[in-house]
Amino acid sequence: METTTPHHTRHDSREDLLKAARELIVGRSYGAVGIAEICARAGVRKGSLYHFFPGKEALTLAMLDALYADFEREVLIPGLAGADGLHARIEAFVRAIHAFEARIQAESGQLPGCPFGNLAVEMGTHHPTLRQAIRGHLDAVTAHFRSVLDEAVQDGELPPHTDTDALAEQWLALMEGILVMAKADQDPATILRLGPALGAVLNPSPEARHES
Amino acid sequence: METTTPHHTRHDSREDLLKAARELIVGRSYGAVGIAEICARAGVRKGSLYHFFPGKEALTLAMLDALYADFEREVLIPGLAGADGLHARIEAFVRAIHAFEARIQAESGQLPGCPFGNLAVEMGTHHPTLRQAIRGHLDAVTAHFRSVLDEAVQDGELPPHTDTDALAEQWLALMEGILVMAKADQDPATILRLGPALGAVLNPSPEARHES
DNA sequence: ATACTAGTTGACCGGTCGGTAAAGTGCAAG
DNA sequence: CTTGCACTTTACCGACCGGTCAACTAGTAT
Repeated sequence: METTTPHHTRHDSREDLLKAARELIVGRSYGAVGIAEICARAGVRKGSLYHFFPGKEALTLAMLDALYADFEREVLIPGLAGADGLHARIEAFVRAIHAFEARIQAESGQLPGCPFGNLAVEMGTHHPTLRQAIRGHLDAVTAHFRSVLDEAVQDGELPPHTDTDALAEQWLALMEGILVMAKADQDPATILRLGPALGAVLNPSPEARHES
Repeated sequence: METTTPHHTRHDSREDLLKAARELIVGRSYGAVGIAEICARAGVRKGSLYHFFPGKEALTLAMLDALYADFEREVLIPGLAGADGLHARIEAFVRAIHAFEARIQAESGQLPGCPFGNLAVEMGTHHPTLRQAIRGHLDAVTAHFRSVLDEAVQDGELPPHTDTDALAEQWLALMEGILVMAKADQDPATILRLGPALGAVLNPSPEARHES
């Protein structure tokens, strides 16, 4: 054995920091949370944070990676793979998102919206590194949407020449917007009320012919 | 004459502060802009700011009011009243939003997204006063959307029993989401690419009959 | 035993945060 | 001329920001 588990069963400050950063930043925002507060919640001194991470940005980046991994495993995959039929899958996915938001609101008192969208909005204009990392996570979500849509095309639920790329992107945009509205309302019911619009964007447009 | 223009033609620090706050906060975020920077851009000393406004939050609130008034006058009304026909109006509105975002990006180097949605996302969970003010502005936008949809119902472009309230809300959510994505991309082309989805949500759903 | 190293600790840094207080300025009404 | 008021100016406040540092602790390998 080359490295027999760094020390033994470690108390793992690194993970505690990631967890604290997730809870605080997702529940509030990047700018509204200081590293002192993160350290306090993690039960770790500030110097230790800088042993594991070069700074606040890097900690946030790592937090987002872990958050996406959890989100994919706990919400995206089970929410989308659940039912048969495209519209049933949409319904299940909306309910999964609703449950996710409602649970966090119950735990922390705050409806967070989409953590990735939130950070993209807050940091998008003046923090390119974070912006591009978030862009990558959003692309990963889009890819999941597209594969669901591709399956629907193969099953004949959607026309053969459907632009699933475009539809997946529209789904993501709509989902982000729904979560912005839910956050502005601080009410998870908004997600259920607007969720069905995800199905509407799939409908064939009768303006195939347009005389201009 | 009771009050012959407070002093004479005033240099108007108040308006300079509102303008500076708008440019900076819209271009970055609430948390990333300090009052010192706002004062510097406005060419006003900090004490004067606190003569006109009780604090940063009140300044931001007043800035948002003025911003909404301008947005309604310059984008919302001309963008929605322009053309005949619902789909033409959608197209015109999307182009108006695109022009708005592209102009700000050209001026400041930053694509801001929706200033109201941005603030709702950033402050929604921990700043109820701002959140509710923003919620009011978003409702005002929804009302404009709904009146356009109501006209379309009257003109027979939409079925008589269309739930224009729900559709207007879906439009706003989608528009917010489109602007989140455009901000994540920092690319106004995203607005044009996703804009047509606004028309898609209007399409009649062929699942009017569902056997379950 | 010794040397090495991953991890921890607490004191400390300059800078900036939002906000305050008091003195001063200049116009206008009495 | 004087008082009052709207507004400006400057100096200042304590708190907090993200980040640094050197000393320390404790397991590990030799």
